[in-house]
Amino acid sequence: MPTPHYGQPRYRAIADELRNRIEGGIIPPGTLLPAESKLTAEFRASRGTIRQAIAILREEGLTATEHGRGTYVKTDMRSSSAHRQTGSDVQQSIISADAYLAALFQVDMGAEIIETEVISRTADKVVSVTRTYRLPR
Amino acid sequence: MPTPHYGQPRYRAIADELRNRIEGGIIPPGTLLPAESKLTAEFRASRGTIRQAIAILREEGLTATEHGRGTYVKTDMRSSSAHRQTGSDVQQSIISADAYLAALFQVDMGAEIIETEVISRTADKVVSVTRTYRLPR
DNA sequence: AGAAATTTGTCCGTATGTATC
DNA sequence: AGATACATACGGACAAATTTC
Repeated sequence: MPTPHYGQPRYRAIADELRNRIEGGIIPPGTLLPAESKLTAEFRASRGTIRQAIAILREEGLTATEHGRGTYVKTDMRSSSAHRQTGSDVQQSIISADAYLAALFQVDMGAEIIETEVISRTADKVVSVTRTYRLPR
Repeated sequence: MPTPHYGQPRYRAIADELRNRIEGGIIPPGTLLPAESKLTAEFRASRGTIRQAIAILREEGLTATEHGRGTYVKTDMRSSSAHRQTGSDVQQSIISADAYLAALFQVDMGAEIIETEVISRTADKVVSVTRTYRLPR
């Protein structure tokens, strides 16, 4: 049971399987996925592993999850996909240092800096936006 | 990615960063820290490392963790504080919302937004620069 | 209207294997 | 060899939102 992580990890395999069912129409848009507890039984994986798999689908924009309700398949508006606002909370990107940051970090202007943006919401309302800059390590 | 721990270990650096955010008011007393899973994403560290960092804050009495709920910042009654050795500059200003922030906060462009900047240093070197935006109330 | 069951969210502790300093 | 850190995985427990009875 422990962790033979040769090759592909289990949560990825499970995500693949679920994705296939969604795209194959077995789990139609708008309907709920089986509860996490059902999925642990079916795949004989721990809940954490199941949740990792679902997290992948959520990042891909295939599903959305609501506390106390479940995870449902998004009614796919595929034309607009892939761009912006998948609603993920943490975004990282590499920017180049402006004069201010360069001076602080004691690097040249234009040097690579990692920017992390965290958007925190409560009840779908944005409460704060935090951007953290640090040097790559 | 693996383990260049020149000087101070990762979990200590992360603890310092979180402490600075707390003392800088970015994470106000009474509010919850981001979940372990969010912190692993933001700092790109493993769960074990994040948990070590939070353990430090807990030992310092800065935070308390409730099982199943989260880790919140304690309402610090003893402001004797003595200003820890790792320094941080905090600066607050009012800016006007650009298109991006306006959209997130659902306000008009140009609306007032409070920006808090925390510069954390360890041994006179800037470790991170964090800017937090929130609405006035 | 209220209690119970369901379901997701989060934390706890532990374990294994890999890799680097 | 030991400390640090990563990724993966398990099982358990409590918290909170939603649904069902």
